[in-house]
Amino acid sequence: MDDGLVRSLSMGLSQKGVRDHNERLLLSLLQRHGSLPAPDLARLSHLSPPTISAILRKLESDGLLTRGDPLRGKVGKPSVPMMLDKNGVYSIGIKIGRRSANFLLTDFTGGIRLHRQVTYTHPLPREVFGFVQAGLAAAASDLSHSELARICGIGIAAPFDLWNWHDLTGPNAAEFQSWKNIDFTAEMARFTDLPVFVINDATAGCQAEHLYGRGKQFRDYAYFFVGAFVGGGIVLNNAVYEGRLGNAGALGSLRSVGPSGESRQLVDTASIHTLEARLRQAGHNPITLWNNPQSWTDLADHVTPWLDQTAIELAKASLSTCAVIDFEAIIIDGAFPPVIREELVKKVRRAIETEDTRGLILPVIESGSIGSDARALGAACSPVLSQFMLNNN
Amino acid sequence: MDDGLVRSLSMGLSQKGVRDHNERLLLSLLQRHGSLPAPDLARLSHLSPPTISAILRKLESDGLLTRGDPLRGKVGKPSVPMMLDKNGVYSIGIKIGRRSANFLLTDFTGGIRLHRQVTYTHPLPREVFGFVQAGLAAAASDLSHSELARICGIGIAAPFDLWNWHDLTGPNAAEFQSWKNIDFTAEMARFTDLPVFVINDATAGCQAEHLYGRGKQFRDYAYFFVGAFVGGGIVLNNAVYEGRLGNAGALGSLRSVGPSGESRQLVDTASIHTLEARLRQAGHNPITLWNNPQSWTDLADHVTPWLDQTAIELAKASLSTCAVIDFEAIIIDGAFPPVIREELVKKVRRAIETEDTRGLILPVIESGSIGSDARALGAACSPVLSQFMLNNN
DNA sequence: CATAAATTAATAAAGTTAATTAATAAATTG
DNA sequence: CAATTTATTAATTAACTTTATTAATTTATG
Repeated sequence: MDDGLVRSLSMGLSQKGVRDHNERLLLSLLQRHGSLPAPDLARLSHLSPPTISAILRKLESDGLLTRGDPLRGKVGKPSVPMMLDKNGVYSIGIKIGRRSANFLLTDFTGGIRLHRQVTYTHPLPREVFGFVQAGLAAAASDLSHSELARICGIGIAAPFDLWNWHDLTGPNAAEFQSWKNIDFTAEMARFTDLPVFVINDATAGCQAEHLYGRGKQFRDYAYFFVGAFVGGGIVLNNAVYEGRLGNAGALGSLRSVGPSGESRQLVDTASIHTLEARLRQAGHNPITLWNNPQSWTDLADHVTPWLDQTAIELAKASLSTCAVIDFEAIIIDGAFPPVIREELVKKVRRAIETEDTRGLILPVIESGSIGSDARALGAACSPVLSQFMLNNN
Repeated sequence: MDDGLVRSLSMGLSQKGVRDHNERLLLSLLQRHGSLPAPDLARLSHLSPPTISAILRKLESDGLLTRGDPLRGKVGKPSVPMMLDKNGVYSIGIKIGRRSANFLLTDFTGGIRLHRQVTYTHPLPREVFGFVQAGLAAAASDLSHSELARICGIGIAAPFDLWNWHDLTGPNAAEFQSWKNIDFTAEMARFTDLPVFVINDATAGCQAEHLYGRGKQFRDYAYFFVGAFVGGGIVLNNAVYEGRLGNAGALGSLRSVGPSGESRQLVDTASIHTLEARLRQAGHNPITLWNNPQSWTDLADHVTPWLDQTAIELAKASLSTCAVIDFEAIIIDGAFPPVIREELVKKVRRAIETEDTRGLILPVIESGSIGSDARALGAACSPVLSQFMLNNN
């Protein structure tokens, strides 16, 4: 591809830019549709068959595409479906969370080739970067030399204020606070030359859902990820919108109302940490939530009321987002078992019917399909998107 | 320009599309900066001087641009600033509101060439379209034949649910309700061949502020227009974002909390109609608000508490929007005198400091600069944008 | 004060890229 | 075998870039 300069619409176009655009367009269409023959690509892109033919040949020779088996049964010459070459591009996705960090090596179709995880009570910079470095070493020994060269970058998903919202005291408190002054990109540059992309964790989850999950179905939607702290992402015009400073979809900061009418934020009323608090109060150890999916059903007595509250808050929050953007859908995912997710979605659907919806176009409420891995997987998308795909924003 | 097909990024590009894009880019840059010499255009667009030269000559011969006086005083050959030709394109903007309708004929630089208004207690389709038709006749007699041919379309700004929120009873109630089934575009086609664009009224206001007011300064912002009912608009990437169904920025539907803790919407707590209610209760005739700007200061006893309440609600609403999109700014305008607007903005700035802003990047609060005319003026922008400008969404 | 030098702007000519259209070949089905 | 669809090649066209030239100034110098 090219130097990536001609990406914004507020720039002049020339031939080189045109070809780059069209290559990205075809790759994006194939990413989205999975597999398409040339004539379909021509129709979808409004480009002529010879142009498609030429671009496909080029991308194939670059190792980005493979041709499938000719499709017979229809009249005429059989068409050859083209698809992304799984091994055409690799990417690394890292999630740094409040309870665990993940390291992913993904292929061009979003398949996970390597997965490493570490859990902790709180993340400390030295440990986390050590974990990352070990992951890179593992990836290096896992791939051949030529495969290694196809790693296109590293995406890092993290909350924007990792150092906030943590009642940490004691010897590690100071080191924990040092996150505040850490520049991820600079830190990574100390042991890798790969380009590094930093993205909000929930926005990364949204990106994964958008490329590999239910998100494809919708043009515009808001995505809630219920983790230790709830967060969100935004999709506009079939593309994740990160915002000017990457803080779009900070849905955890949506206003909420506390039990006695005081002003709160969604993060206080619809996060897993509030369930943790409920459990601690009842004498249970909340860590089982993160280690044992079964525990969610075992603890139904505590989980159900938490789900009820969370659903009401998410319903209100969903409508708030729809007043800003007329979203077609709301997608809800989280760091909980799929059964819990489905239950939550059902409760949100019910809760939304009791709200005042004058002047709004109601969104459909859908569940996400990826779960906890979404954030690291989405992080791995950033380098791929920036180098090979069209990003409509 | 061309058929307008190649507008979306999700379409293939070819040469014709490139030239169209670059022409629109230069027109947009000139719209935004007012007047620029060719070398500046080359720098901003990253196109080469010869390309700029060729495009400028073409646009000038089309009557869309004029060259200003050569700029001397610097070393070297003096540069010739280029600017939009005021008389290159005309457009018609119509606002249909709950208290009045406006008809505007604008030139290419947003100047108002003709302005007609009608006021009413409630809009009825027959009367409104009669008013529009009379406006078109007036425009036709005001312009020469060649000028007439330069009218590029009609924009209509209206609330999306004109028929809602109106406690109308009596003989006209049925006719008023008929708005619900009226298709503006079809209705207009009965007496004009010009292309018709329908846009939400507050979003239109936002568009006007964006092109001709303070909006230029910001990349992303939310715009509140406090009219009989409060509404809003959204700007992303330097372009008004109308949304999939044109209902983005439905800020009047943001959740608000009533005096006794019950759930309300912003439209109930921060609109001029709530001030009207206050005045009626105090025995005043609220119609003076719409006819006499002076009345706002005369009625300060009622206006001030309303401003206080409205400011608190707008502050909360502003933060809600910033949780969805990390807006750089909030712009506030309305159908009130400039003094009132400035006072409101100050109060909002103060109110925002008392809110919980964890996880948010605080926007600056600015006042709009156009006032009541914003909606009709913004409506007139739609045809112009669609035919001559770049629209980054 | 006149002239030369330097700078900036605008345009022209030539060359390059990547699209389109038209023509042709290839592979199937019915 | 005829019709149809797919894929490719060849020729043409559009629109850009680069390089070079001319024009209009301001600044410096004798």
